[in-house]
Amino acid sequence: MPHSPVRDAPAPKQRVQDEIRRDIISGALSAGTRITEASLGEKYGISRVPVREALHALEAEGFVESKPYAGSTVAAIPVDDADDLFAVREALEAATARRAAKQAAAQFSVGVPDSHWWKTRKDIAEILDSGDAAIEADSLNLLPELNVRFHLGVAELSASASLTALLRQIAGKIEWLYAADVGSRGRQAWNEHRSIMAAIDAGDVSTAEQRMGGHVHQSRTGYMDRFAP
Amino acid sequence: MPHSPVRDAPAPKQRVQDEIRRDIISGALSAGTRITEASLGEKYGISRVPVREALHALEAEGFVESKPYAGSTVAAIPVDDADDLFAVREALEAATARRAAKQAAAQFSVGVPDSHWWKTRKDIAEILDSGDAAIEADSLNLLPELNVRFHLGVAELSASASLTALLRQIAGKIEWLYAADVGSRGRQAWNEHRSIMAAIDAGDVSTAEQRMGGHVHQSRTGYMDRFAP
DNA sequence: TAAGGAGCAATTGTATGCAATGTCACACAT
DNA sequence: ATGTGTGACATTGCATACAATTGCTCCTTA
Repeated sequence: MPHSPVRDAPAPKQRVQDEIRRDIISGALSAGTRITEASLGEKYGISRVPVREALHALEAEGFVESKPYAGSTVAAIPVDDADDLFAVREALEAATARRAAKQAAAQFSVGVPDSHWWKTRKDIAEILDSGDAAIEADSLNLLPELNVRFHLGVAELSASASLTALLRQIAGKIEWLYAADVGSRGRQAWNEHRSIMAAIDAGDVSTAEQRMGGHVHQSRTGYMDRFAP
Repeated sequence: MPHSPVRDAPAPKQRVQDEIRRDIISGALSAGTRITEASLGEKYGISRVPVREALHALEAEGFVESKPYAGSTVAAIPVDDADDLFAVREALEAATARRAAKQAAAQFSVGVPDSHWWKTRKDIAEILDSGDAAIEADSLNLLPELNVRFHLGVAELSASASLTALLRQIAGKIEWLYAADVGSRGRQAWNEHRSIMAAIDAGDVSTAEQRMGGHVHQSRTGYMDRFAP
């Protein structure tokens, strides 16, 4: 494998996909805005093909809508779906936490360790430390992204591609809903993460499930109280 | 709009996408099988581009896995995720049924009727009739597809693009899991559909939610008893 | 004036050619 | 015998060129 000196530059398709999604979440691209492949291609200095693929991927993620031969537009923020999305997320993350705890127990019982599992577990540890540091420095604006990465990390520990893909989809929407906000419940919510990981590490299936479910439920009521009283 | 004589032939991309997905669900393409764009393009008599887009879409749906520059393979059947997928589906469909009932109530209270809503409601009526006819004729093999169409129809009635997209994703996996099976619980499950629609039509939010949740829960226990005793 | 249809411009869908990258076999040193 | 480096090959990623479809403008007409 050729070792890149500093860092692998992401592929053009991935780059524009992330960029467009960022612009949509941040509000730089408002709902209903028409998007053409050619204009974006020129903007980023690449051809229409990668832009096209990025737009289709974003359509699958629910950020843009497109009709054949008619073009793409920025989708509407799913604000009306907030409560239902949280309800689904509650069931979903309870499942990922339960499975993650089961996987953790398996790591210590079987002989051969799963390197991917340990790598992911280590990433989560770093994420938790980064979050604590951010809180210490009053940089609460870093928490939303770290929060998403934590929850996706737990999904990764669950070793279920299906559940991880579902959480990716929902997490994108939730992040979109929180766009204007800067986590007022940030501190308390973050502290619950270590308690969840403790249950997972201990292989305590039902406790992990309960704590994660309660954690998401708190987020849900917090959001609904603030934005839909 | 130019009116096509008999029926609009689907676009090549959509055609191969449906074809490949069908082959994967049916088992004609088994897990781990390597898929190359060129071979499929030649097989269907089209270029690599539509095949490529179809494969990426199927990757988003969870049926294929691909790594950059390395190609695509058929994903593994998510049999280990069955119970968790059903759990998420339970929460998800309870939400769609609740919202569908709310939308139904709105149709009668406000002045202007939503034509899309009524069209979807009519489609569901036809689906239910088709299912009854299939049962009458002992053609139980038609039920799985009609079942998916019914549940997606209810999601459509919910008027939530987010929830509909999530259900599409989960329904695909569930259909995959049921692949070898030919609905032994088919008859009884089908009869519950009219009861669910009655609650939705009446605008009875909580009853619709409960009946749909119970319906999915029955499917879940039925599946787990049969395949994972 | 309003309704309807033909023509046109803009945009997406598809085909082909080239560049970039991962994979695998094989030689070779330890 | 086993691990390691190297090179050719197969396959995907991107660029460019062409075909197909949509939505709109504007003209016609009752």
